[in-house]
Amino acid sequence: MARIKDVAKEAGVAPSTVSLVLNKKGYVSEETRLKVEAAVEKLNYIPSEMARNLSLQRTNIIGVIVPSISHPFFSELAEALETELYSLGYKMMLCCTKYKENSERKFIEMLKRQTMDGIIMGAHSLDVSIYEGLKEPVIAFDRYLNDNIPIVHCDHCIGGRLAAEAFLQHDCHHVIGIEGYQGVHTPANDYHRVFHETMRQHGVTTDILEMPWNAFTYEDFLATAEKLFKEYRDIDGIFGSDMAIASCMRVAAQRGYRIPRDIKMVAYDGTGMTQTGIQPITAVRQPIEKLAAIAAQKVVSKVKGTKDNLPWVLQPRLLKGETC
Amino acid sequence: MARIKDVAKEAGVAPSTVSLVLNKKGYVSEETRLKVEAAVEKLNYIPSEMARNLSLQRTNIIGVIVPSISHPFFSELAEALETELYSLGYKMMLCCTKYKENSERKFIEMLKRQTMDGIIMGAHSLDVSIYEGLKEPVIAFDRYLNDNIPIVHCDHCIGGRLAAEAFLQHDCHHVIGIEGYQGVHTPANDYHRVFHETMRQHGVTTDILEMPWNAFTYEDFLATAEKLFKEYRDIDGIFGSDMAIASCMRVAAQRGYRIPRDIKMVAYDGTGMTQTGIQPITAVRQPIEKLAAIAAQKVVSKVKGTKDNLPWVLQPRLLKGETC
DNA sequence: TTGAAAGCGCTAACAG
DNA sequence: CTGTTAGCGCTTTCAA
Repeated sequence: MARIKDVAKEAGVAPSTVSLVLNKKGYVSEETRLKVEAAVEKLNYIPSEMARNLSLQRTNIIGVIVPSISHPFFSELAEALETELYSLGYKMMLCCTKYKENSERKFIEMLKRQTMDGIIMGAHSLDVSIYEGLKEPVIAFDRYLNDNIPIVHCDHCIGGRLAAEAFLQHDCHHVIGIEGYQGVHTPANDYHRVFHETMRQHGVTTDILEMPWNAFTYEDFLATAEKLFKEYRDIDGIFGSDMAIASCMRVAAQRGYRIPRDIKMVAYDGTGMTQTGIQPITAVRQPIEKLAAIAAQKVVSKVKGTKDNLPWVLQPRLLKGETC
Repeated sequence: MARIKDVAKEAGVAPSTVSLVLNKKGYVSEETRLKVEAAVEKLNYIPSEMARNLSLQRTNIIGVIVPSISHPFFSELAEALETELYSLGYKMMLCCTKYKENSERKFIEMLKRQTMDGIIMGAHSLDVSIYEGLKEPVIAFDRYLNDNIPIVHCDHCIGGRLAAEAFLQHDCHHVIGIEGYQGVHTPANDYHRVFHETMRQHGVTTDILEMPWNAFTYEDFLATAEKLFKEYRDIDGIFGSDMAIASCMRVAAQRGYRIPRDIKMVAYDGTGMTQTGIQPITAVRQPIEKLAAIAAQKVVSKVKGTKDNLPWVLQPRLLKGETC
């Protein structure tokens, strides 16, 4: 493996000159530039990123923490983050916290070890004390960590209202909201709050079914759906995340309910999965790509110490499907 | 930010001794160990990963190349890879090639630059010449790259047969197979080949609908489904990937077909999405988690230069759903 | 315009 | 058992 000094020797110049040529910095005479380029070519020289990193004190890697990545919301998020980070010249290192005992703590540790330049944090952690006093660049994605860590998120109050309005057009009487574990401190809790408030203002009975913490597999959602139909009999509406609704559709069908005739359903998130299958799902869509692009740009701004004028909050919208 | 020499000074020892203590190598007297640990504590010292990387000539990062990550197959794969790599002490750096003009080439370049220790490659690249003569550790996931790069994959011949057998139990007459772009050189092409062979041996007419290259969004699949129903009228079976089938279910329903009464459907991959929705989908399931675990262990073996006795090929199985 | 030299922060061989 | 020394491979002053 050729090193910079091999190239220097081959070209008959000093390593520093090779460095200048490679990084197009300073003034180098045409003549030596050509000599260096020829040497690079001849030796098939490729600079070591590790050495540059140490010298420049950065890695151009951004860490992304999510609970799961097989879950459609996070898989769309991760894809959008990777795409945006790539276009900003960064690579994405992924950490899924689900099932991994304090992998998040280790990841933060890696941030301090300068394994990455910054982090976008979107996991459902209960203990966020590790973020206290953290000097490194962190952006939260739809998650409250502490007063110093800004949050990119969707306006969930509007989201909750859009969902409620969808149900209210079809006079339901009893609607169940499937919620994530409420111990997680997130702006997303707003959409349920506003949803129930709005529904009750219009005289609709609502109930809440809370899911266990960090439950993201389809088995988790199917189990919750089973539980819902066991506990509640006279219902005519269900509101929950994409996966929750897709699971309820299965259980509802098994029990002979017709959708939307017998039960209306509205999903929150509006990932691609709501658009396939026998019935496309009526859903409140979070602008995942845009949220991701903003989160990526914000974290890079923080790493570089620059400013941007991007908004922190974006609007969701309703996708009309066939379930409500 | 404290450095190793600060710790050394604080503890009144040499940097190398601090290093020994931190890495639990060699023999260090209890006394100095305690002194060092106290100094580490006091200065809140955290070693720099970049410096260790340069010194040890490794990064403990494995790159993973996939076409997309919002696609359920790859999102499940990525999650399983991350989990396994994590337990092996490695981090996963992700590269989605879809929509990114030669991002793959850049990624391979990064491998050569020692940004990562090895790569698991699962993208649908048409030009695999960049892998020619590559010295760095690479494992292919369900993809032919070249004779020197071993492949982890599922036994797709069995997969194709399982799918055919599912249809043959219900005497279909005309079944369409939706295939990925056939220019991609992958073991997965086998499942269509065997599927069609088996069906035709039993007197069933089959046709092939080929998708465009690198088409992975639900819009792509819906478009293909529309095309299918426009081009073929008298069909009673469809075989394709999870996303393809889910999309066909939607279009079939729109056109008034009942599943499985009018059309039987079998999906290939069997990701979680086949288990939710109004009708769970009959599917050939690839053992994604196990394939991922093997790929991860294989690439790490290659990085470390060790051997393992893990198999390269795993068996798929049929998940009975309600669509065939 | 170029080269020498110091430095990024850690590890490891080798004395002692 | 511990300190000295020499790297790992690149960047960046600072002279010349």
